[in-house]
Amino acid sequence: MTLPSTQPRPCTDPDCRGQHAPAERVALAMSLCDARGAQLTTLRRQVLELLWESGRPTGAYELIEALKLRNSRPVGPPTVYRALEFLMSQRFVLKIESRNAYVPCAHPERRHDCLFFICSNCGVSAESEDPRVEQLLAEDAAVLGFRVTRRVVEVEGTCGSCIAAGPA
Amino acid sequence: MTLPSTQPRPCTDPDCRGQHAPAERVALAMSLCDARGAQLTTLRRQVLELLWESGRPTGAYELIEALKLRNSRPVGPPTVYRALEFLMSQRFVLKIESRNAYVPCAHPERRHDCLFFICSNCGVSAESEDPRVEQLLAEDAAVLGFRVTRRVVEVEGTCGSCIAAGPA
DNA sequence: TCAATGAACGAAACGTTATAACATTGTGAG
DNA sequence: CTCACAATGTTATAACGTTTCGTTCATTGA
Repeated sequence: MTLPSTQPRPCTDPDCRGQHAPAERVALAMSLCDARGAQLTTLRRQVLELLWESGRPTGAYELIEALKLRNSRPVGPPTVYRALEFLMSQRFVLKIESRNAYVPCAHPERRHDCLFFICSNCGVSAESEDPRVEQLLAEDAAVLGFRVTRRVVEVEGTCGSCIAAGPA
Repeated sequence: MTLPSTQPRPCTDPDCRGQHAPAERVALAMSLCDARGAQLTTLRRQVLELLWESGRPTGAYELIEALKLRNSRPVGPPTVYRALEFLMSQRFVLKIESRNAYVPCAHPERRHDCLFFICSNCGVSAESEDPRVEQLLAEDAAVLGFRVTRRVVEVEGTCGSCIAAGPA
């Protein structure tokens, strides 16, 4: 599981949310692309950086705005959607379907199914995983004779910080 | 749990998908509205009927088209979205987030959390539920200090019929 | 009876999210 | 060099959803 020490060290702790700098995240993506023969181009890297810097699910058109600021030359929707498509195909980025927004994946080095806890109040999402949920969904699918290709599990509510902060 | 016998009898079998006629479904919604003091107006009823007749997740603009055919007088997007909002507030209809489409709920009389199995090939969705999944998600949320208001669980793949039909 | 009220609907315009279709650029292999 | 292919640029449009304001219509209470 451990990568050579010359490469950025991926976090193997499922609870490490937010403890790594964006640059470190991008470096990991870069090394994974090398290993996979995929190209993390400037644009794709910028989109991934922006997602890590954002800290919350970010829409495609927000990314377009951010890229305009960063690049002077504006990019169109298809360009950003293509970058997102690439990043999702490499599992560096996931889409929050209930928000039409995109988040970077904390553990691209490890194939897994994510679940998301999304705070309606502050907008932050927490990536998590639970193999037991996957197991149950697999069982339920088997009962139906259903072959699974993708899972969307999104839990909406109020995060701990917002509960603590707000009196409501 | 059982409603008076003068009212349409809801199906208590979680596996009863597709065994009841749209009219029967709508009648149940009507009686629930009576009991709740809510109004199932003509428009709202038509939207619910169309969703039951459709047999698969249906987009708002498809509903607009269908209503145009049925009514001669066309309805605008806000009208349909308002009807959908009402139907969702009464738990007669649920949204499939990964499709931006809407499905009627098979068991509006019983408060529950649904999960959906959606076939990428034929587009049909199957409503299901699994209290064990709910339990696990509740546990995971509790660990994070997260207060849950809503759950989205959508499993995409290939349904049994399509696996049997197609050689691929 | 007849305003006053409030819920539901109609209609025009607009905002947001995503893709189609086609042109251009850039880069490595032979 | 140039072919081939991957990536990006450009324009337009499709698909999904909301804002705003006006109208209808049933209820209700002086």
